[in-house]
Amino acid sequence: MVSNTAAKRALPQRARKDEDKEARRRFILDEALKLYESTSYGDVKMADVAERAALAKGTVFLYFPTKEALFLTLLEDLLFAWFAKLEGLLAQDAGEWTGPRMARTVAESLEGEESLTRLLTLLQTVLEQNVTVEQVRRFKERLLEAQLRLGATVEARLPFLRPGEGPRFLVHLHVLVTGLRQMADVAPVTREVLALPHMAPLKVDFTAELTATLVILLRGLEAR
Amino acid sequence: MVSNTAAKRALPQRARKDEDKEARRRFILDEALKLYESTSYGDVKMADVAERAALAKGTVFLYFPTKEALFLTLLEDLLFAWFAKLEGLLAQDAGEWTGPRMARTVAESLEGEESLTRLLTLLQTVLEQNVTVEQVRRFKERLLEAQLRLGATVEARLPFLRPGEGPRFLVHLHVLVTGLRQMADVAPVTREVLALPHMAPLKVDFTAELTATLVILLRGLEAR
Amino acid sequence: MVSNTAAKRALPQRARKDEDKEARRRFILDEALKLYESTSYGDVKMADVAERAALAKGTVFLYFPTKEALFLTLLEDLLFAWFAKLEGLLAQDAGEWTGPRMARTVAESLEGEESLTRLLTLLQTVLEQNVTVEQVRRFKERLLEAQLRLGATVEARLPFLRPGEGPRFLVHLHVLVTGLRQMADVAPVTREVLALPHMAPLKVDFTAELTATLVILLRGLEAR
Amino acid sequence: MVSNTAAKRALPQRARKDEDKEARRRFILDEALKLYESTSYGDVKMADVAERAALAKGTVFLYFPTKEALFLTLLEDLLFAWFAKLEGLLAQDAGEWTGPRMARTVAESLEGEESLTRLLTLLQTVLEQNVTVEQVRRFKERLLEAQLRLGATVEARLPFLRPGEGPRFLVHLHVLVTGLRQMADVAPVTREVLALPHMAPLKVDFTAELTATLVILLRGLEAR
DNA sequence: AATGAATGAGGGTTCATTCAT
DNA sequence: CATGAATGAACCCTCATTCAT
Repeated sequence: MVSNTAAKRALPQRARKDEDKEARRRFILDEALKLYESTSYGDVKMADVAERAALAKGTVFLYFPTKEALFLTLLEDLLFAWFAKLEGLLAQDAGEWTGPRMARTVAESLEGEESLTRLLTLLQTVLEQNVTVEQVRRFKERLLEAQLRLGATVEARLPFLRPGEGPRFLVHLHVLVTGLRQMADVAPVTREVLALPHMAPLKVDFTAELTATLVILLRGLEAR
Repeated sequence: MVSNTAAKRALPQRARKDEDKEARRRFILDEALKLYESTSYGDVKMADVAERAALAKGTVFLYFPTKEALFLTLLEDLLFAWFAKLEGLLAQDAGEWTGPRMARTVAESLEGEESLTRLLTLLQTVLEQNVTVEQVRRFKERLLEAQLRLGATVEARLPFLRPGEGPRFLVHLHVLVTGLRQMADVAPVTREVLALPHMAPLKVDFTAELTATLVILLRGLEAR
Repeated sequence: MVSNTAAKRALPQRARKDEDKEARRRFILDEALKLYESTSYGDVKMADVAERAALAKGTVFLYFPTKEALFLTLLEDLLFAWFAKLEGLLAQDAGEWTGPRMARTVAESLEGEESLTRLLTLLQTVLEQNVTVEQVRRFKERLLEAQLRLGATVEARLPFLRPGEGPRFLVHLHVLVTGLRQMADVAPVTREVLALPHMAPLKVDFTAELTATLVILLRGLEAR
Repeated sequence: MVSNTAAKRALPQRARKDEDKEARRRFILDEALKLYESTSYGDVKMADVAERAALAKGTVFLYFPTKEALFLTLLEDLLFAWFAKLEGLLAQDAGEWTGPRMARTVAESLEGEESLTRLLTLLQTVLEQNVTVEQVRRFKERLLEAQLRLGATVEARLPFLRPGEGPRFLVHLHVLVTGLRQMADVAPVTREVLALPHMAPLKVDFTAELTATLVILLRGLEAR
């Protein structure tokens, strides 16, 4: 989660201390998230974010050099928060797990994370476009590390996985999430068309489909 | 393939016969495709398409009511052409196939189809946005039918598939293609970052990864 | 009225005889009028007129060189038809009239002539813009003549009018009609505003206001 | 008058104080007016206004949300300035006036106010189209109030007017101005036609005709 | 650090009219 | 005469970002 009680405390008009600056930064992210939840990336205007954060337009740019940078940071926050959450779920039971249980755990951990998965969809297409190498590098660096750590945990829970297949599984997961989220979020016109009874086979339910696919995938890894 | 020798024959200044109109239509699509191949959707301007097709700006709109309609049609053409191609590949050997062979065949049939896979990525996000219900409906109708037919062929080749798993497999394929294409096409900044040696695990090769994942997926289906 | 039973008879596909051409011409005008009645000048497209007349777009331009020419002709037809109607009304009773009676007769003769009065509003602003000198000349020539004739009749009915004041009265009438029609046809937003109770003084009822003003005007002429 | 010496003072690059913003606003209006004086509404592009005001295109939209809003404001300024001017003229001699004197005073006060009268012509047709209810409401509110106040003054000067006929007279004036301005501003082609000697009766001189009509109108009110 | 005024590039689409067929 | 495909000019407004204050 991005939100943070510190951010809710009244901030001084000018954030002089690093601590205040960090709080303001997080507050901006929170407001951006709220906006994003109810619309699309394109519909969230930087001016709206500023207004909701009770700041001037220019001030937002003191904290985030570009709109993409802001949302990449937001994605980062949400993503690593989710990593931690999943880590927690996997830590609860250090015993041996089955593929289906892992599939379910992972898929369900993504329920309610619509903002995260929607942002993931924009990652290479939009968010990494207008951003500094430094930010991308830091992001990828953290991603790599998380992938290794979390991958290791997954491997520990699923003994049939060979070394390196834990991280690999997470890549597959990323692919599936990106693809499924896009298929699940259809345009209004499309929704109308898919409402026709015989169109049912083209409808996609994000969590159900993700679970099912992960189950098969893990079974495929176990089978070998 | 969209391109078509008929389109290359000199067209009369005014396409009055249906045949000529169809040729011009395809010609416009061809030119749009060429433009799209070397840039992005956003960078292709309708004015450019018109210019390349040696037509006035307004003329393009005589054939396609909106930019999205044009590109959705293009995607449609490429997609169903690829369906036919795959159908052909699967027809060559009516015997029994293995999962890995199917995976390879499918993944390789998508090599060189970068425009198709990139457009697939825009399907719900962009192309189905500014388009009539009718066009979407016709598209989905055709898609449904192709999915069933091609799915049946896949089922026929892979005896371990249960009824309905052929079409299902194609949905998974769609998801994977969408997800992988997006991960494989990285922004310039990102390319730079991923060029660092230790970043290798984050790099994704479209065909290789697609093949590998399909292999696992099919093994998972067979294992049951 | 523009409409004409001859126009309703089925026309041959090609109008070769002058008679047929004239019928087709009137038919086009009729259809344009129907369209104009339910929308605004800007919203009537030449393509719509052609379609309603079951003709090709280009064909309409064989009969009217420009959109303005078409509507100027339409206005002409409606205007001179109304002149005739008014002439008729004034002819019914060749005795002496009062100002108020004249005012009422004139104003009421314009009820239901909304298309005419609305077009009158466009006369110099729009219709006389993209039209040949010849058409304008013919129009003004006819107008002049009608003004003199009808003006004479008015003078005959209202003995208190001095020579030349009949035509003059018609000019005033033209001015009032143009001004009032514009004030009476308010934009949707304005309608909303004028719906407020205290805004009543700003609301204008075309016929009522026209009658009242003409009464005063004629009294002013009589008073002298 | 819109122009204002304050606007001529050099403005800081950024108008931060309300006073400066108001000055810039007026400056934009002034430049729009100059443009409008030498062409037509349709020929004045927002881009031109910006250029003449030495501002970026977008900046103009910071001050006026739409082109219509800008010109409605311009009309408002001109109109209420004229109201004040007329009020002044009527105040100079608090004695008793005659109808003809009032007619002349009013008509002459409109000489040189061509922009005002031309804009008045566009009021309901164009200006009130793409504008918020709020702006229209404020405009009508002011109009109502001015009509009442100025109407009262008129009534005071012309004792033969009954209560309420002052404001009423102003409505008539509005109607006449709108109608006459339109008849007086003829298209080039029309001017050519009306130049023919025998066409003289169709020519309209704005001020002369307005005076004459007002004289008659007032005489009509007095006569009763 | 904060503000918010200023910037300015960017682009699909309509439709009266023309003209090849 | 009729057709209808082709033309192409014309244009307001948004909004991320900058920078004077």
